[in-house]
Amino acid sequence: MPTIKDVSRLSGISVGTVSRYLNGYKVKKDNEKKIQEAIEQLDYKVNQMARGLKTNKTFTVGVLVPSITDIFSNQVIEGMEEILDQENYSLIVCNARNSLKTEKEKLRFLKEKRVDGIVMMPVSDEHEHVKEILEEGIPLILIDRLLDGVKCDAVVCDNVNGSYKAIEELIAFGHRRIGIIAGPTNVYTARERLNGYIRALSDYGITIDDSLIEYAEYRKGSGIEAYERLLNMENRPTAIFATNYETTMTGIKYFMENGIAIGEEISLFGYDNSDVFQMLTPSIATVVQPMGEIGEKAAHLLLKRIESDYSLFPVVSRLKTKVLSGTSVKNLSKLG
Amino acid sequence: MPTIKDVSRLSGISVGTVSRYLNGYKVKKDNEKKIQEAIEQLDYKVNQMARGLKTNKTFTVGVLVPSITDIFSNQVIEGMEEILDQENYSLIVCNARNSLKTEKEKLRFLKEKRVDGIVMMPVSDEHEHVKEILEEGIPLILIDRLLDGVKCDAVVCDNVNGSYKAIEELIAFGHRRIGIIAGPTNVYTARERLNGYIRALSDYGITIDDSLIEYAEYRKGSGIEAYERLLNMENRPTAIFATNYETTMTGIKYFMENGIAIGEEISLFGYDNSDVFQMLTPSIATVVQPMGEIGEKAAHLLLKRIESDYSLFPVVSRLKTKVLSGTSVKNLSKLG
DNA sequence: AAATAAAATTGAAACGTTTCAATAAAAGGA
DNA sequence: TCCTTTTATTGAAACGTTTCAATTTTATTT
Repeated sequence: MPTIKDVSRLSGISVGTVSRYLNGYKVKKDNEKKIQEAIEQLDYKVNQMARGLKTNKTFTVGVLVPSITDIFSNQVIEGMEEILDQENYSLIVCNARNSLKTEKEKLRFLKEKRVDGIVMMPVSDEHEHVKEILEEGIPLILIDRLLDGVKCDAVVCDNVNGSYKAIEELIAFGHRRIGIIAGPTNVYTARERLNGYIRALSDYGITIDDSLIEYAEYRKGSGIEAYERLLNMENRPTAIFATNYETTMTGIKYFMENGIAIGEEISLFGYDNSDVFQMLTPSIATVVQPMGEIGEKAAHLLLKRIESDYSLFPVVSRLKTKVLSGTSVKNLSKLG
Repeated sequence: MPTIKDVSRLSGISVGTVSRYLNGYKVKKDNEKKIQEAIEQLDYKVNQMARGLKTNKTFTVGVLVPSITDIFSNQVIEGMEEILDQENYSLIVCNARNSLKTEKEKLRFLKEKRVDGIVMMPVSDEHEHVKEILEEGIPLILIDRLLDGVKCDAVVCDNVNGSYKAIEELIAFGHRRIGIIAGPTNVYTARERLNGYIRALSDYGITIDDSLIEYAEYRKGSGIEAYERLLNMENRPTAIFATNYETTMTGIKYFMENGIAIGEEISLFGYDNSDVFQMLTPSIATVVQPMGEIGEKAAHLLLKRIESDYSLFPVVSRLKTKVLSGTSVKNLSKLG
């Protein structure tokens, strides 16, 4: 592999000047030409490691998500990759596997790898490890979930509003007894979505019935018992609002397997769209989040922080969600 | 940040010895203790960049896939991450965005980043850029798709067999006119799957009707015209075999939107399962690939190569696929 | 044309490791 | 105990950059 010294030798220009050229400083026209030619001829590429040793930059950022394979993380990663690539940064992905312990390990891992910055979606409210990173001055952007007591940039969705709109649509369709599969109380988005539910009901003058509020983990396959309880209660809800992708899936699966006609016997409103939801019969109404956009925004903000531009810190971007209607919601008001 | 010199100073042991200790060589018992204490006290962490500068290792591997967001890539990445993490490697993900041009750029990018190795799923048969990487001695493992004329390790699925089994099942269910949505002829897996189709039909004494073979791109939304043509031919097939995830999706969507009852008017056999396929009514029969396993195998093999263990080169692992039955296939033989 | 100011170039030190020849310490043999 | 062998330690050079004080070249002013 050719080094800067080889370029220097071949072009007859000193190493210092070649370095200046490489870093975009001005050099004399004909020197520039000579250097360029030498670089071309040798196919010289800067050794990022040597450079990093001096500059303390790795041109690498880490992204840490609770689960690599879910649509949300995926799209976020895709969005980030696009932006980072333009700036020549590489993206290291880390999977917390829905475990706080793993999350902590991975954060340490990223720190040891000396990434220039981190984008992270925390698995829970626990945040000591996040605080530590921030205190060390490593730029970090939270996504999807805010962390109470941590002063930190973040890009999230307006969950309260997303949830609110879903409930509003259910109400408009004549539903009054609406069950909710809320998420873990130690998850920020879960609390917000529950808030949106409560607020919407209150605003429309419907009293909150605590027995309609069920909790489930936000992971694959979770929530079966929650659905069971809601279905088997004496005065069962006409609609159920599932507050994330996994519990939405669980619901669809549960109803289908038990021969309960979604959109007829029970209405279902989900969260986070998958391509397939629109193909199901009935199609599933969901709250959709601009996931790619979260990734892009987070990447941009992170790059700003990496360049030591801490203007407006901490920035908390709240992106709007949309509601996608579906036949999984029965229009009860037609009947009355 | 504390350096090895700080450790040396605090422990009173020379830098050379501390380095030896860090790299697992033997040092005297009491020196070991002193060093350990100093490291502990300073919270010293090796600077990978400085180390890399000497050793020419980045402890980083790249993965390059045609599309980050599809289930296949996802699961592969998850599998890789798990293995690599154990060995302290970080994983850089690159998205070729289904473009050969981007693929070339990203490969160059990874090379410039001096990754220790690369796992790659090529977008096409074009392979000059891959060859170049191999010639430079950078370990590279192909996944999913082999490249003709490139001598290279690979982890793929047995596509011929996967396809064969699907067709076999269709035949067992009494289907004789079976259409296929084959993939681009410049994609290895596509050709293999078509081969499996042809072989199965031949083995069962069914003559190949070229008009039943349609081609489509392997990307989101592709294949509509292919389905249309198959459906609108005079003597239309009773079943259609879609040879990848995207075209399977297109099929489902197309049929549903046009009110054609899958599993009744037309049978459908897909490729690559998504959680949701089992939830649809009808459930979709598919060929499923062990995607996570591909990632794990590829990562293991890559690590071996990185450690200069080139035994049995080139290794081509062929993993077995499974067939998942579904009600999207009508049993015609019951009728006869 | 000389004197000054501005711009560009140079060469060496530094970044934090590993590695290796030289040296020192410990262990073994007589 | 002294000599030999083995094992550990040391300090400096090297990896490929950037950076900076010192120097040289070029441009500007008189």
